[in-house]
Amino acid sequence: MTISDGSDVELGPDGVQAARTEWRMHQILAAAAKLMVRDGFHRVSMQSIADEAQMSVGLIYRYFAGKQEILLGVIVDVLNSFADRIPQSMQTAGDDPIHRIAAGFRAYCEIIDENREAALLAYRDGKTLDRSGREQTMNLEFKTSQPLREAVTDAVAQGLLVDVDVDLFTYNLLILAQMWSLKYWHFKSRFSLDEYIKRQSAFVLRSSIDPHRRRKYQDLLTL
Amino acid sequence: MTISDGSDVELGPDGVQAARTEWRMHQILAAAAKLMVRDGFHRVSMQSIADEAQMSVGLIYRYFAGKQEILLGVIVDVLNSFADRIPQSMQTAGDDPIHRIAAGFRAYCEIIDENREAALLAYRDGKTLDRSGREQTMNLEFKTSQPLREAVTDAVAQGLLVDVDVDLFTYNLLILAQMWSLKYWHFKSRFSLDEYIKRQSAFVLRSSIDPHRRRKYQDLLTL
Amino acid sequence: MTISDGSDVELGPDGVQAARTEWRMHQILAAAAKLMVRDGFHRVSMQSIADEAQMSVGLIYRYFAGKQEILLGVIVDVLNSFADRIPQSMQTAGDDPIHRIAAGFRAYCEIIDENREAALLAYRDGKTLDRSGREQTMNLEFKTSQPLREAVTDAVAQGLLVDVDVDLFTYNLLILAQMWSLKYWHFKSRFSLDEYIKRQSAFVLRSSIDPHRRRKYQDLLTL
Amino acid sequence: MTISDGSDVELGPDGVQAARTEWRMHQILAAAAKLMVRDGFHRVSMQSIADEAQMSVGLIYRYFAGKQEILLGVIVDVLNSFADRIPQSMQTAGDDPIHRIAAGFRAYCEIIDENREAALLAYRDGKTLDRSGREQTMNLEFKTSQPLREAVTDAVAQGLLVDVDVDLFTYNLLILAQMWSLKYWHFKSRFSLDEYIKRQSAFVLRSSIDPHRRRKYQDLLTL
DNA sequence: TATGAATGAGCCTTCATTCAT
DNA sequence: AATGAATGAAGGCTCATTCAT
Repeated sequence: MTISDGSDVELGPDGVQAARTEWRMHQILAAAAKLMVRDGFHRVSMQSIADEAQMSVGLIYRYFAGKQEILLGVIVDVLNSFADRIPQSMQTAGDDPIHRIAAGFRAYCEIIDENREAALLAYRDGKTLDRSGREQTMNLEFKTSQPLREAVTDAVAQGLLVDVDVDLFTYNLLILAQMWSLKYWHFKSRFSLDEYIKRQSAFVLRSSIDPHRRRKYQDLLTL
Repeated sequence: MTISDGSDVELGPDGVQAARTEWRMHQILAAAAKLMVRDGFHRVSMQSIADEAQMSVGLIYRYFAGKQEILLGVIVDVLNSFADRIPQSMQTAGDDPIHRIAAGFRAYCEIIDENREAALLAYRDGKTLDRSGREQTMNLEFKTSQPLREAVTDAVAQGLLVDVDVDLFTYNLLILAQMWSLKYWHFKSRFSLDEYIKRQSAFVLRSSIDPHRRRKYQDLLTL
Repeated sequence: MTISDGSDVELGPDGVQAARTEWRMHQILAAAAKLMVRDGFHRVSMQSIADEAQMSVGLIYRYFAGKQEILLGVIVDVLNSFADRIPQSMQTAGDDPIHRIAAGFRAYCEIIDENREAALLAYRDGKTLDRSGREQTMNLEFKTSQPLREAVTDAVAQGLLVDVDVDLFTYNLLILAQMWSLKYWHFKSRFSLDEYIKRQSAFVLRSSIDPHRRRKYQDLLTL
Repeated sequence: MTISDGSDVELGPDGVQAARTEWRMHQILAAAAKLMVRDGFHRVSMQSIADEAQMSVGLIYRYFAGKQEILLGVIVDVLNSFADRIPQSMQTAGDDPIHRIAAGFRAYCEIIDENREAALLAYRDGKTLDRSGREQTMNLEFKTSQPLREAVTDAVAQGLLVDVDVDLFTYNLLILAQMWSLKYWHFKSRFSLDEYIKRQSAFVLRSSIDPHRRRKYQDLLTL
């Protein structure tokens, strides 16, 4: 479910097969994501996924054990794109934990904005997954939040954030990012994505930043 | 959709009928809520609702036009209990806007805790509703948040909260309350409901309260 | 299923009851006829009949054993109105068999025109009846045609019609009358009822009337 | 809706598929016709059609959009067999319009006799079709009658039939043919099909044929 | 007599899944 | 590897009929 890294330019017979498998799975997941996101898991039929992916129903079953597994794949794909891109964005923010937090939050919001409806899928249809699927999802979600959590931990350790429960603070960041998709219908006419990010960053940081460092992060704290 | 208070009022024939109707609708919604919350809207069959409600399928259709209408009923019921109880709680908090906000937030969290899974239903299966149902839900949701929104408005007007967008601040309150149900599986082992409320209240208020009034609300701002 | 003849002005307790029964049955049949004729037997629910008849479903079952029995009643009612009115019309036509036939045919067409759709019901939903109902219907239908059949018999006996099979000729008369309802959608824009009757009478009579008597019935044979 | 002639033509893959489709549709329509004709449209369940056709319910829906469409298919099939065979029969009758009319009428009666009950279906359950189905049926019915109508037109033009409304005369022919199925229960013990045809042909033609040509068509006019 | 709440069998339809080709 | 025909269980919903009041 990860995209080929391009290293296998010289493909043996197995490599060819692996590449095709990968491509097929990508086709299926892309089709399923599009449809499920638009119509909801239960309203999407295997046939419609097959049509969208331009293959036959039967073939889908060569790559996924069933409809649920496809849902899992779609959700995992979205979560993976968080897991991939957030660390990247945070890296470019440098070493300062507060700046890292702000960058992570921004990246989170931006990815959500790009996958606004796909992001909803995980929440909306998560219950449809079986136990194992739900666990996998939860783990990935946790992994996704790890970089942010670490930055928060650092910030606390360096005394930049005070009176903060790391875990709760992290989840607050995540939920406020997700709110952009959850309440998009309401906010879209009031804020641009950028305004939203700015305001919410300020909201979160002002609540817990060490008063003595406020000046240093002035630009993050004011609108 | 409120239950008869059981007092033996002398009921006319119409009253008896109305009471039965009310009772039947309650039975159906209670059964449906229980099952849908546990299994998700699409996994619950009309037959299973009928079984749970101890009546026949046919009878359900005397009270609800279809399965969707039942979902709407369940969601509306939850939202109504917000609309009923939050103003009550805020009233007992007195006139101070900050105290009113804190009381409203607490009430919100408590009701969510009581209807933890039912609350999820509104988010999870809201998309299943048709346009009219979605509008009804959204309106109720807005109405629910009105008292909080007004208190925030007052607080801003009185200079108690600064640099705040009323609408966004209100939604932040709501989403942080809802997070208790959304991430309950994660938080339950870390916080009691009361701790959660305390911490989140402090988190929210600290971010925007006028620095000069911090002392006055000391008890709300520290853990 | 026949209407009270008014003789029981002084009603004993039984008479009162009989009158009510009659009235109720009339209400039900009238309602059912209206609806079944409009929508077809299977599309009409007992509830809708009850609504139309302004009584409860339960009450209908006091007067009819079931839905089928109502259909039978409706059909029988229509057939009875043929059986009642055709002899009347033929009587006023005097003694001449040809004139009686023409009068009977006219009456038949006119009644059908008045009950255009009800007439269809017998044909359309006749198959729905059980064996006993079908027999009853067929017998009544036969009885309906008796006066015409007798007039045809007379006409043949008097040499007015030649080379005619009485039974077939009679049925030809009936079917050509019924055709007014069967193909009404086609004919309505081409003929008035009166034109239709005139043309079809001429058509039928010309085919079999004794050439020597043609002059006598000139007005019936030309358009 | 025509059956493959069984010749082992080399079929491309598309041909095989088309043949199967044709065969399946035939199976379904044959089963449906049999059952609907016997029990009436509304008493036949999709399951019973599937059983009779020896396939699963689901498969039926690959070939027909719903139950109504099957009814339409059955009716259309019957009407098509009229549209196919009547012109054939009339062609073999030569150029004389009167002979063509007689041949067309005979063919009509014979096809009705072969599909006696299926023919009833069109009349009995026609109302069940939706607007589009009814229009399609009516158009086909009209098309079916076109050859007869043209022959009648010719006969009138050539002065063979006099004082005749072409349209009405044509419908009279049709209804008298259909009467064979409508009143079969009555006629079967009185006439053979052939007798019926002879008598009705004579009946119809005698009514309108030009007296000067009677001798020429003597064999058609006498029994 | 009259009501209409209640029942539950049965209907049409959909769709995930399988399997012969 | 790939197809899509075929299956059949399950679902939402209707409605004739019954029965307690």
